[in-house]
Amino acid sequence: MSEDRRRAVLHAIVEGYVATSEPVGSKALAAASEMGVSSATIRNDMAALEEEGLIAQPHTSAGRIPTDAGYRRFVDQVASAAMHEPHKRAISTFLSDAVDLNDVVERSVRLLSQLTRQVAVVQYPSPRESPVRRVELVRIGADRALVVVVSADARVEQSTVSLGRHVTEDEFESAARGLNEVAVGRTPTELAPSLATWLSRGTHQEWASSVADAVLSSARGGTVERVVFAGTSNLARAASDFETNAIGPVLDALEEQVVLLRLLHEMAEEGRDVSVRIGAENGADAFSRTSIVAAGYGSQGDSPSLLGALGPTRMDYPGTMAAVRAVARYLSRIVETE
Amino acid sequence: MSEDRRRAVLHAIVEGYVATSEPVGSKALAAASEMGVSSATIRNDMAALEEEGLIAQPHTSAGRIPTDAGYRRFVDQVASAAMHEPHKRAISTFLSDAVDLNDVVERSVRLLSQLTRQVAVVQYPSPRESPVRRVELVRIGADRALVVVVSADARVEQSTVSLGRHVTEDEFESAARGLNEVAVGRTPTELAPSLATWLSRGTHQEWASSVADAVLSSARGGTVERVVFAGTSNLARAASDFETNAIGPVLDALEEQVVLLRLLHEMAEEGRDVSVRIGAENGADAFSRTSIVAAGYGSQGDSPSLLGALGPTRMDYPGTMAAVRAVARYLSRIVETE
DNA sequence: ATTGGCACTCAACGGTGCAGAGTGCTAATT
DNA sequence: AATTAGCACTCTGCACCGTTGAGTGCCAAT
Repeated sequence: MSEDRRRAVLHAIVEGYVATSEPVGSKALAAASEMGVSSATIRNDMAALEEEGLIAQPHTSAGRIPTDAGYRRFVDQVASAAMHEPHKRAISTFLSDAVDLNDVVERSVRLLSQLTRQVAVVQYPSPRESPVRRVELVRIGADRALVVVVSADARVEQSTVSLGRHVTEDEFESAARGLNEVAVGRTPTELAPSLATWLSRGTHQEWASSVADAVLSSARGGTVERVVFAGTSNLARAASDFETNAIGPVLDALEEQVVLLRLLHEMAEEGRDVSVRIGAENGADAFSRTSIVAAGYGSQGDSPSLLGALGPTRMDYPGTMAAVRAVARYLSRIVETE
Repeated sequence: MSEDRRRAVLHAIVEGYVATSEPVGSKALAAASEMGVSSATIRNDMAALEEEGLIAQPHTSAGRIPTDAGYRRFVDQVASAAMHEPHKRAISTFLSDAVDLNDVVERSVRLLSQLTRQVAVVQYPSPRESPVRRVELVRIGADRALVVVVSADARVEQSTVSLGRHVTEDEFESAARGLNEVAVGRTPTELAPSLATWLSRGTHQEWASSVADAVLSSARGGTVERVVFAGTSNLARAASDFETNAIGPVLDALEEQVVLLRLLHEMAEEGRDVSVRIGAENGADAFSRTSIVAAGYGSQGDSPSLLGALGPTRMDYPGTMAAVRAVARYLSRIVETE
């Protein structure tokens, strides 16, 4: 039965369809590919593959195109390609020129979108457990305050709190001094009990406790999880793949971020080197015709941040996987030595 | 000759085409609109308008559509519509719930994209001349430092500088103390000379001068000008207006930001309440089929920040102008009282 | 200045008829 | 048992074609 040839046929169909975006037929496949069998044999194999649900034909008397399941099988069987050497060098130099965490993320997402010719997404690195370097309190308006926390790993987080009642200048100043004494040099986990004791002793009002909360959550890295993306125009380029202009919902979902974040979290839990979600696999309606290739970066410990590429299911999986892996690897290196 | 009727015909053509996205013909126009003249008369007027270059026909024996110049004439002659009362209330409540400058901008851009059903862009408010509240220096790595400047108007700016050579802990600490003494309480314009004298006296090395530069530019509000945008899916919805999928370049230009920023600057200089750029008027190739409706907000003095809506030239100008003006007005109020 | 009338143009639409690619099936071959 | 050649069949895509109808420009009449 030649299980091997069937696999080769599937791969050829995927590659052909990705390259030309047209259904591939048995005759063309027999001629082009070097597997020394006739088109009739290939037809038989195709019938079997269709039976398995791996390929389908858009209409009778057309060639076959891969189904989501077909892409999945293909991805599971193919190792991600190697990066070209010049590409590797480009990544390394391009990223190491960054001056700033924001800059690193920005550059990464652009780079990835260019390498993959897809929409690239990069999640901001999850902050590490890093001691507080300084706490700054600034009044704004009559009853609000700005809380700025600088961490030793060069992170600056800010938030505003409402004081609730009028606070005198003296109270405010003394709270700022006290907070610095208590917080500086402590990591977020050490910080919680220290703040509690600071609140309990002394004559602090309820406003002090909301300020303390703000300090703690800022030290932890803020509550907001963000992703940035680039290369949305690549979606437009591939718009012909989405039949009736389904690109609108995709753009919406990207802007919303919430669906995307959920997906990235799910993929992070798979814990593989590079994980791939194909079409309907990722559950969200908006992304039901797109695939996502993602990899974790940063602390290879508990909770890595993610980055990835998103495009039509008809994408160059090996190439995209290689690019995603490469960028993730370089980004890890930078984030960790920072 | 009835100049008035010609104007009415132009307006009817613009409104009809915007509503239906189909060329409007003389007969339909004579029937629908209440101007009590026959189609032949309208045909004569149309011929005159075409002579003036205000309308055109996609092909012989089709109705007329407005040219860029036609839209321009229309916009110049029509006052922007009034906002619906419920809309006004929605704007006010939606924006006043914001907790943070970032939040305000974020909310504004979403709101504007929903109101206009176009792509909305909001430029970050240009910082006001506000005294420095605190300067923070943090070392990162062996020879780099993070500079954080907190201004009295609740702005936090950060940047990193490379020190160039190894700096001892003592030198670093003393520089930090010195900088705070010199900078705190001074506005950016006062700051420049103070920093200069600080550098000249004492035994400061060349690294101190790059740190001082960083402090100054941070106090001025950072060098980066940013715009955020939302509602890109509205572009996709209107994709039928762009003949051969010209939405890709538009998305690219939005991400690049630089072209958009240049346009916004130019529009700011016109200094009108609400300014409109139509199609080819805005020079950039990518935007040659789109119009931009923009208004300034914030300090009505020297350099206002801008916000606006971007969409196909075939857009509802009065409605868009009304929405842009309304959001700009509310946003001004919030930014100024902050 | 306006209008009715008329000839003309041209996109859009539906029908019709190939050409070609691709398939499934069966019978022959190895 | 697997492979292949051959054949009938089914579609889509394309070109061609006449018809329809909306819309125009122009001219003479009001």
